[in-house]
Amino acid sequence: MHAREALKNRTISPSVNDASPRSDRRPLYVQVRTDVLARIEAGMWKPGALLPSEFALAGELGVSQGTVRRGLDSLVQDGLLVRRQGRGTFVADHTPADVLFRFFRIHDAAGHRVAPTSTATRVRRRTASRAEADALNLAINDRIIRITRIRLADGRPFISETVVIPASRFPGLGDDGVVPNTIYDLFQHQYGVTVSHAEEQLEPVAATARVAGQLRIKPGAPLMKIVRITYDLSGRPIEWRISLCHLKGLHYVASVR
Amino acid sequence: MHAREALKNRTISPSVNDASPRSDRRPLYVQVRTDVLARIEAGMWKPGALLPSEFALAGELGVSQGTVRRGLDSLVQDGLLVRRQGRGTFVADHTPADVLFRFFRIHDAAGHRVAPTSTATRVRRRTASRAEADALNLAINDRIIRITRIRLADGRPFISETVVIPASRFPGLGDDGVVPNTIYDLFQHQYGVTVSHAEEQLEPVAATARVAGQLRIKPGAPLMKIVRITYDLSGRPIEWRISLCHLKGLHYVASVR
DNA sequence: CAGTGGTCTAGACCACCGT
DNA sequence: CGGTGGTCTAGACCACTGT
Repeated sequence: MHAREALKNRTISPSVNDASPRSDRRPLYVQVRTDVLARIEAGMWKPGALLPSEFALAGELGVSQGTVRRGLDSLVQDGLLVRRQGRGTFVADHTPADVLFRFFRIHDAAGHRVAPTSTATRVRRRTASRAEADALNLAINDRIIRITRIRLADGRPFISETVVIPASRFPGLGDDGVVPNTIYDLFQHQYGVTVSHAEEQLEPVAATARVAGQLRIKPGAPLMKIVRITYDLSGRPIEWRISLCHLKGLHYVASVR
Repeated sequence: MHAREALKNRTISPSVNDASPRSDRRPLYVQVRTDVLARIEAGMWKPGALLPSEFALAGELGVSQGTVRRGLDSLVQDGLLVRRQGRGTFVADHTPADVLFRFFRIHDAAGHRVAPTSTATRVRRRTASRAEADALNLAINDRIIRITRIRLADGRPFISETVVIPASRFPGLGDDGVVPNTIYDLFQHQYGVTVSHAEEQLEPVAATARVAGQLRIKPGAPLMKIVRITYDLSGRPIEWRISLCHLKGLHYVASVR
């Protein structure tokens, strides 16, 4: 009954369930997902925040608790929400280590994850090259921020990395010359940009003289070149990253499902 | 009501819902999943087969249609079942091309998938080496089948590959000297072994003289070494595969979610 | 048209959490 | 203890399929 009345007298959140003949043809649980996701992206519920209970959301959106539950399910599936029985549903707040290990797929011979550190970080502002504009879906003269750094495992340099991000999404980033080791965490908490997923292209290459010098190896040694494009929750590209990795005794781990 | 009676008078499939105090503490929908999965693995429903309707299964298992649905959902999610609205639920029957492209993650510069062919295939029977026994969870003197072959893209040799499988799971495989290009399809339809997922370790290496000769490249050229362990539906390892790939103009594609 | 999956509801009961 | 998520049911209606 509550839902029936709410369905007629709806004033808030008309996006989900307002008039009797529904204009939006998508299933209600999809609309619930979209609505909740929009609020998270808009910053209404920040990482770590407690959402209203399923019944409260159901009342507010004019649908049944089961339908709310189904919508939230898909966001839990995507790792955006976390349920804690007896306590409530929370916006996922991944630790820097969580995010690092999700995207850093290099392990040692024993199968343990490698935690890299960063050094020799440089930040420059440029206009996008053709390749950068293509990768990030920008116009060719849009401003980008280009970060280069050397990454270390156990103090040994093993990755030469270039990160390119659109300046418009991250105003002021690196202006003080400081960039943290885990930049996705900065994206999240400083700019409200949540990293959703990434696509990587891997290819073995021979070390050029320049990179060999950076990594203190012989020119021509085999390196793993990893080209990554990272996407936000809306599916827009937010980062283009090229890593040249000297994987002596290490390997990249992929899982095929 | 039907479910109530079935719940009391249960004779078939006591595994899901038989006595009033349930012995199995797992949720009913998990038990439905397990039960249906077991029947598929036992060959009761073969790839392409039509399952009973959700209501029929619900009656048979003594649970409600919604619970059956939830159990089947998880199998659909895993790609083991396919739903077709208005027609029914079917055991997934992946074409050889489906399976090939799921596990063969190499694309060309334009982003198109590469379809490899095979040549120079050799099949040998051996006892497992230490490394092979470890990878496949075998005892050290268990019999294995070792397949070596060269794989071609557009007629050009680009992968030198070694596949190791436990002889006990695949009796008679390759006895006639013939091994198809897509062996997972053979596993499925000849031996009823469904490939579930795989874990891969990637590393750039320099081509040895031997492999360089096979692939007609210079010794020392950078190759991608891919070590794969493949698992069946029960999570048991069924294949250990080492591929040495000359990815000139090609790349391995990985997706991080 | 009958039969199937797909959506949605209302309500029950359980398991878990913090006070 | 009250409030939360987790499971399960029974039944309604819709959308799609093949005959």
